[in-house]
Amino acid sequence: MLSERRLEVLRAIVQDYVGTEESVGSKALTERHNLGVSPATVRNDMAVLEEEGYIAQPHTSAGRIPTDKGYRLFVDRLAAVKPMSPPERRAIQNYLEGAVDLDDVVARTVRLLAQLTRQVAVVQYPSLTRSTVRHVELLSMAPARLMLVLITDTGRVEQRMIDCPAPFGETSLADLRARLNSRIVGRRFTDVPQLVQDLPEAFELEDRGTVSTVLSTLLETLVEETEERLIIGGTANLTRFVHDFPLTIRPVLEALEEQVVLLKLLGEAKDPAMRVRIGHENAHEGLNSTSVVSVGYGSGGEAVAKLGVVGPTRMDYPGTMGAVRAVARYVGQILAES
Amino acid sequence: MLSERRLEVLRAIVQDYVGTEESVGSKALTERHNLGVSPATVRNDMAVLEEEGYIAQPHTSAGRIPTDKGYRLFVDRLAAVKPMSPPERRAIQNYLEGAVDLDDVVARTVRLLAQLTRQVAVVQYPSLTRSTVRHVELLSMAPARLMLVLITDTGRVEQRMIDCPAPFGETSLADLRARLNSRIVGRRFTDVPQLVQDLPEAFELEDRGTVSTVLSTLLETLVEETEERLIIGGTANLTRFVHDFPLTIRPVLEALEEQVVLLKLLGEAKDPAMRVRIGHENAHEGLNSTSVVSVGYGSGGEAVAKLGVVGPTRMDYPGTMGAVRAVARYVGQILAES
DNA sequence: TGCTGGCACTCACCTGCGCAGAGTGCCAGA
DNA sequence: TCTGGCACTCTGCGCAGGTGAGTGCCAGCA
Repeated sequence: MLSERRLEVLRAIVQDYVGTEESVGSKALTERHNLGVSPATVRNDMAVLEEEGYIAQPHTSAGRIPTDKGYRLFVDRLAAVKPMSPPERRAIQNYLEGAVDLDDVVARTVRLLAQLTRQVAVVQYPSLTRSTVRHVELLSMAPARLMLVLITDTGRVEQRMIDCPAPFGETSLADLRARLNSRIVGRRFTDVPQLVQDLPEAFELEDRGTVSTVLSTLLETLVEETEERLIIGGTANLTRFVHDFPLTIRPVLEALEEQVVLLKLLGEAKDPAMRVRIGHENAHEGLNSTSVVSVGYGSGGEAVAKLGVVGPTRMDYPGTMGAVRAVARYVGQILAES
Repeated sequence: MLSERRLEVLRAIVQDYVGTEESVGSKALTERHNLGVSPATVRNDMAVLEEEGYIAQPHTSAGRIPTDKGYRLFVDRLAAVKPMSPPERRAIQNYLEGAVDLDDVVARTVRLLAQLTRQVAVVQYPSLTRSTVRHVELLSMAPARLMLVLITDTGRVEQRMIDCPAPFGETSLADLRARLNSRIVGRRFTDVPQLVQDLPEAFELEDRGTVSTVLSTLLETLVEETEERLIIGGTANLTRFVHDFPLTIRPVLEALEEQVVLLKLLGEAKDPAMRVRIGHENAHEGLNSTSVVSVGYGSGGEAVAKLGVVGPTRMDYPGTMGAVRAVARYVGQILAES
């Protein structure tokens, strides 16, 4: 068990290293922080912290830098999320309220997050699985060709072309449209399958093939679209670390282009809690020297998607966490209003 | 006027520099290329080429590297677009044909282009202005709230919420929907304004306000959406040059995040010709050490949008131009089929 | 007139050296 | 348990000298 002072030393090391980007020695530490002890004592504490794996030295006769384990302890026990100042909150809110549609909300969010944290921002589009249906529209494009348009409560629109097994009359189409909407509007996507299960039976025999095709396309859309889209921004911020890690930037850029990797990175969408993954805690190898701060956001009480930032392990955790949390909160509000 | 041999020397310099990434001297040139003259002669030619501004030396006692002007001459007069090999063509076609919808086509195109050229790829979504209307749908979301859905012949879907000045009955809605579609389906977006101009007059006085609102929203959508969307990919390829230009990568990444800059970069969408902008020919400052190869693509005979790549001025122009041209051609085919 | 070989010159780059400075570990003493 | 002192270890930097690639210029030859 580490003594209170040693934890204090670790906190000081993290803060100084994050601020100066240089390894920090015992003397500099006592000068900048009021630890109440001499450099020699700090040196002893440092030796213990190194023994325990919280800090390391790049080479002999250099200062110490925190390890992933050190950052972990810092985040878990030593740091408080730094709340945004009232002017900052207002600025965030104003900026997001200027959005005209869902695409714009997401685009603004990612830009805002990148700017606030000066890191790479990732925002996931609101998930369809947790959304409800606002409207389903069926359009006749040709005698045996329909277009299905699905509109969600978060303003998202998905469309699919459907080739019908047989021509489908305008009255049947209106009937199907009305029945579909009356059954599933306002319902959750996850509930849709059982709600439409017996729908074909309500139609004439000749139309049942088409109705079934439409329904299976609809269900397919729901499933496929759980493969979420996301937007990233602020990649230029990566270059701020290029002199430290000239060779790590490439795998990071590569990882950021892989949607699948990013989705895993943000974590399970159903979990609304803020989460910090540090260095090797990230499964993806290219991101071993980065940390990811992610949190769920949603229009109601629960999370519909996640957003977060990717930055170097040596990041300002309290500030980043504060910014991420604040942005998530306001995006949630905006979505709830619209 | 430069003699034939001097042009040959310039071509050799460009080729060697692009291949080796190192400044090229007179001796190495005569060894690698069959110029039929001695290094001394080449030196004289180089002196002339430098005088004329086609090449430069980074410092005395170093080899020569091409200037922007040198690349320009190379592209205009010395290089032939290198066609893709039949297996490559087939691979491109197969890959693009696997796409399931427009988003997927664009996503695959950008990935393909980045991979083929090993540079940053940019693909613009098919433009709405040159598209035609496939269908317009109006949905009643609430007594005085409508949703407008616009579907294009390229499969693109845009939606807008409309708050009406007065409640709008279901029969009026059906009427408006039918009239709108009969007038503008199959017509070009640019023709829409005059086609719907007199539409409010066909409605009862109490509905005219809503009809006007719907129409102005529709026209707004057409205008706003000429502000095109685009997708980029392959940014990780930028790091291949990071050792040459550690400090130029940042402005490039910043520029790539600005849609407006990118759109200007690709050039006028109506121009289908392949275009190469070299170094300082790019208006944007951050891209002064990059070249952009862009070309229009389209489903019919004319271009609906552009695509291209961004890379270092020191790029393989013939190969890059060949890849860009081939991809544009096949994307056009795919769009025409769907 | 144009090409060639020779020659002196100029830098960038690498290497080895010494020195300062920061930081450490250890130890004896309070 | 903390502190001051001391010897030690590295990194980084500036400096000097040598190497090599590449150049410009010039005289000679076809």
